Amino acid sequence: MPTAAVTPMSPTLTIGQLAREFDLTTRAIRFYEDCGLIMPQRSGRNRVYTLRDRTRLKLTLRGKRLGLTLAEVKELVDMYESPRDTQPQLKKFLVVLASHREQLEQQMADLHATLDEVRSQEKEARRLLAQGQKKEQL
Amino acid sequence: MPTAAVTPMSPTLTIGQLAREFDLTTRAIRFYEDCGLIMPQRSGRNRVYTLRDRTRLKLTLRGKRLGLTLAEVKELVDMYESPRDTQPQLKKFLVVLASHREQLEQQMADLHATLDEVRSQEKEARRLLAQGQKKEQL
DNA sequence: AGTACACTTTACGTAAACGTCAACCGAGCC
DNA sequence: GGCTCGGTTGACGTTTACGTAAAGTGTACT
Repeated sequence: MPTAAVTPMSPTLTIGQLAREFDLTTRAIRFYEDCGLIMPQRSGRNRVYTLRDRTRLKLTLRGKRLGLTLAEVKELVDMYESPRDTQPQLKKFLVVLASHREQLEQQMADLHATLDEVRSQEKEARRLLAQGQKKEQL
Repeated sequence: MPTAAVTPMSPTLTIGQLAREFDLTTRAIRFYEDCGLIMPQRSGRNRVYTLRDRTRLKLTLRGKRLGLTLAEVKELVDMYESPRDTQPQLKKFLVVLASHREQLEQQMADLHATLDEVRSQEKEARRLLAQGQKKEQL
């Protein structure tokens, strides 16, 4: 184990700890770093992750589950952390947010449609199953 | 143009029509066929798509928007059209449906979380924008 | 000193989902 | 006959998101 900073002060994490927590390989985490999604500090050669890094990783995984590419995730996460202290920046921010929300709402519609279908199929299957088991009893 | 069956009876489609309708390339549609997602009939060498094929294509695209791989989509679509006339088949069907639903519900949670965040960011940005514009008037 | 981990970099490999030619065929039009 | 338009089959190229060694470093145990 590398020199774990014994100070429990600001909780920092190793790459292995992160990997176990999120059920990833260390390779994946390093790859996210290559993509600019996380930029951990170093203790010598070793990576040191803060809670903020952990949050970005969590956001990354959530984005992935929603079908975003890593590049898209980066764009979003970066934007959330970008400066918004001038009027043009704010306006652009709002534009990007709106288009992002549009996509999410489309996805929400897809999701509802799919879930409805799955549920109705489950209902029908359960009905058939029960009916079949009644017959078996005869 | 290939010999368009003049019978408007059962509406059939060419690959180009499908491509325009869904804003895909014909290459993509043929690729979906390679993956076993659509299996159009032929008129000579030419592909002929029915409304059922069109439905499968629509389902495919919906699955893609939800972040599924084509293999996963195929598994699902095939299952929906598979025979379910025996008890074991019904039971397996229910198991697969349940796990599918679980994944969808996870995604629904992700989606809600993301949408909430987007909306609150929009609200905040609009607030800042309005505030800034007030200042400008002075 | 030896061994066992955990971490490091470099680099080649791979599966998925097409894009992008190339070369060809058949139908309709002038 | 020649041209264009849509369709056909290869076959190789590309991007994304890692997997998988290979070879080395540093710390800790025995």
